[in-house]
Amino acid sequence: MPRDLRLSRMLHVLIHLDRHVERATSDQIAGMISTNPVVVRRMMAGLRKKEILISEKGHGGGWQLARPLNAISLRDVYQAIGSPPLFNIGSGADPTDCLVEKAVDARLDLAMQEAERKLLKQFSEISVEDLAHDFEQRFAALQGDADEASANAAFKHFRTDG
Amino acid sequence: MPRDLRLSRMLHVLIHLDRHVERATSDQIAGMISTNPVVVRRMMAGLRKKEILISEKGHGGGWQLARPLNAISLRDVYQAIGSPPLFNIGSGADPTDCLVEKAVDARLDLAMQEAERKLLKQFSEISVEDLAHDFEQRFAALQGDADEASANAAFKHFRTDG
DNA sequence: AGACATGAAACTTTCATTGTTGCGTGATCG
DNA sequence: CGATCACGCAACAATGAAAGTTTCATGTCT
Ligand code: FES
Ligand code: FES
Repeated sequence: MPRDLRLSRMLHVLIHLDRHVERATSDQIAGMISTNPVVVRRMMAGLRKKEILISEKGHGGGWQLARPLNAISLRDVYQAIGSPPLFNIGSGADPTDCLVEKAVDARLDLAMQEAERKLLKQFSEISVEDLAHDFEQRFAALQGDADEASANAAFKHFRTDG
Repeated sequence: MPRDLRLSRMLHVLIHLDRHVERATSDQIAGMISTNPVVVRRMMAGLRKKEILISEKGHGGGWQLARPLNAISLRDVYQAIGSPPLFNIGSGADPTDCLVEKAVDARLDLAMQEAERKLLKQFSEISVEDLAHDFEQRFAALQGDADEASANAAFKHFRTDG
């Protein structure tokens, strides 16, 4: 089951760009998420258009957040990567002349659209900052040590500082 | 976006087996849904195991309902075809050592599982009979003629009677 | 000028679903 | 019985979209 990984990957990258480094190149990001720089650019181009990210060329260039994580919802990210189909099941597009088939498909699509609407509403209510913050809280709690230094240390697993 | 068409197709077939013919061969069904008989058997094998359908070999053999449509929910059908992944987006299975990535993926999966749970609950509350009945009602209304003969006529578009 | 980094287009790879072929088994008909 | 019909099952080929890759152009900093 090969799912669309862009949303998951983008969220990781966005948090990285807020918590670890203020700017990173496509190559660095590609190494981070085990893919390649062109895929990174393709994926992040949509976020640039929506003014979630800024990219700069040349020396010291790379990618950088255009606004704080609490101003970026999961829905924003989802739409920025092109609103890929959320569902794997649905009706086929080969129209026959059977009215029953059309009716069944229409009804099924309705249910899926309803589910999609609800899921996107949830997404609109969760900011990327929420994700990052929740993790830090939970991690600190697990450590039995509530100070933030410990939580932040968890981020230092991957050397990306220049 | 090539979705999984099995659920949609199976629903169509089930209604057909209740409203049009009491029994149909894989070849006939394949012609009906524009695919081929082996695909039909593969798809319907799961329904046989769940005792939704019965198949018989030899002359006059073929597929037949094992219980009435009102005793078959969308959820039953979905599970019978193997519970294929409902969603197209999700987290990848390539585990790195970044805790943030793991946390983001876990959170995303949680949201998806919640949505899946809700959708399956809806599915469990809709029977295949509901789908067929709703269609007949709606079709009759559209015809400006509320008698069932008119609605039933809509089913006769495809000659499958033997 | 040279090195760095993104932008964009074209091409290849990957992989799950679907489609296909072939053979075996059981059931009905004559 | 033998022939035909129809499913059961396994193995293989085709399809198509996402991911990966290559290549060249453009812009930026030293
Ligand atoms: S957040 Fe995972 S590498 Fe920085
Ligand atoms: S219901 Fe569509 S062909 Fe019978």
